[in-house]
Amino acid sequence: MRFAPSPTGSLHVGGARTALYNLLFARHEKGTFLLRIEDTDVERSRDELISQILSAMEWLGLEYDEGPFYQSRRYDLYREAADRLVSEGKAYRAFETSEELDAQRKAAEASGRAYRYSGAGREMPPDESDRRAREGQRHVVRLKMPAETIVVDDLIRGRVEFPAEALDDFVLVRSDGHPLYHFCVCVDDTEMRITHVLRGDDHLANTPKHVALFRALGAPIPKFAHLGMILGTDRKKLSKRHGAAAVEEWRDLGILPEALVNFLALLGWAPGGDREILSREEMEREFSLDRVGPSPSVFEPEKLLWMNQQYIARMPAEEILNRSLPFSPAGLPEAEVARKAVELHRPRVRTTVEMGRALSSYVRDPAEYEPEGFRKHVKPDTAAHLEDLARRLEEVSDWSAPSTEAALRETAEKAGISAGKLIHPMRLALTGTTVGAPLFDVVELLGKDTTLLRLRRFVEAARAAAPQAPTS
RNA sequence: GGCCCCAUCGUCUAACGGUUAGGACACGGCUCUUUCAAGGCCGGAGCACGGGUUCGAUUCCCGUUGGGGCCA
Repeated sequence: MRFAPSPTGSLHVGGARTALYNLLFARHEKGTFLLRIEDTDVERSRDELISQILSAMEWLGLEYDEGPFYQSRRYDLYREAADRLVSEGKAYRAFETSEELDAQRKAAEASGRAYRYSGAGREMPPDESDRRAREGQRHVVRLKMPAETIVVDDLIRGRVEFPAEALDDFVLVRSDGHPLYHFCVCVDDTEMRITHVLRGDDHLANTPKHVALFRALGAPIPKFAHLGMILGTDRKKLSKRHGAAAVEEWRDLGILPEALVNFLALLGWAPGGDREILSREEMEREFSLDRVGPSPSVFEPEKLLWMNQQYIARMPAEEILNRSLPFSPAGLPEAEVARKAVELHRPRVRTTVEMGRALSSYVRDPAEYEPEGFRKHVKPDTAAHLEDLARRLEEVSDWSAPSTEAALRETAEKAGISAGKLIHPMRLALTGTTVGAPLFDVVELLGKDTTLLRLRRFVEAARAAAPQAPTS
């Protein structure tokens, strides 16, 4: 098996799924999986994209047994193969200029026929062809397509037929000597002894070309399996326009590689039963093309987020901490607090970005108070009540969730107000928001000093916002 | 334009001629609760359409429609 991306963009989720399925199939069948970089398109290929693709694959845990191989370093191989096909009469040189071809195309259009290359070069006697080549006349090399229907037995779609009329003698080597995509693919697949080509649906229509090429090369024809495309929520082929289409974007959004892999595995493949969360080992053990569907599927970020949350829910605290560290701008609180904070926030975050932010809040005071919540929960007498509360909390010696809660409820009762009148503004004081983990758990983790500090800072802010409210 | 592929809840999917069409995400409700989640329970939601084949079609065949891809 092989995964063969072109470094003309970063690895996107469609490519990642293709790579994953290749890997799963290879592992299941005890085969070999290799990586080949198809960088023959010199205008569009970029080196930094190659390293991005490699690191994205590594991040996802898509390890390959061989490679990466680079097509740009294999030109000799393609040149030899092209020469051989020409000398065997399976391909031929074509000397038409692009002006001549344009004219032919226009004429075909004008007469309302579909354009096909005339195949004029086919009939040229070999010695004339050789002579003109020796004289340095510009020419391309074209494959002699057979005049028969080409049948592809796709492992996912079954039998697909391509009538000969739809295929003309396509170009293998450009007039500047540059070998073209389909040609390199087949030469490499042959040389690398690929037995199963598992790739996106967008290549199905290219497959008859490949079959013809394999035959011309005298090579065994691999088995083909074409996956349905991955679509955006607008049902168009997934691309940058759809927001996060690249693997690294999901990484930066705080998605775990395990979750993304799991999600992609299920985009087209259905293991038996109602299982949704599968380990790599289970996937490798159970993957089968029989259970891969032919239809395209829409990439639904909501479900990926849910799956990520499932992985966060199951992961050891220590591990979550490690994964969230890059997203915690203020660093981590001390170990014991950090571990407890993970447990506290685990059920209410969906990404490691959110976890990182939550962890940061134990280290860094809130930069601002959510304005709407401030308006809602800060009344003229709030500052005074919170000040009473701070004084009362000062006296708490065994700082814990229950003891601080008792202190708060006592303060509220004395003041003749409901506990909520203190709880809500206090959450705002400590976290800057009106929603989040249970208040007294936060209080306990924050510790006495930080709690009182943030509370008093908030009292000042509340006073500043309502200076006209005198309270006794 | 030519050729090719695809079609079950909004989305991912199960079903391999006979099922009250199952599960998951999302959505709604209830529960828990100081807030928000998570969890538990409940609910609404689908076989694109038209012809065949068959005792019987979501399932097989053909067409229509819709979507997608490749080539130019």
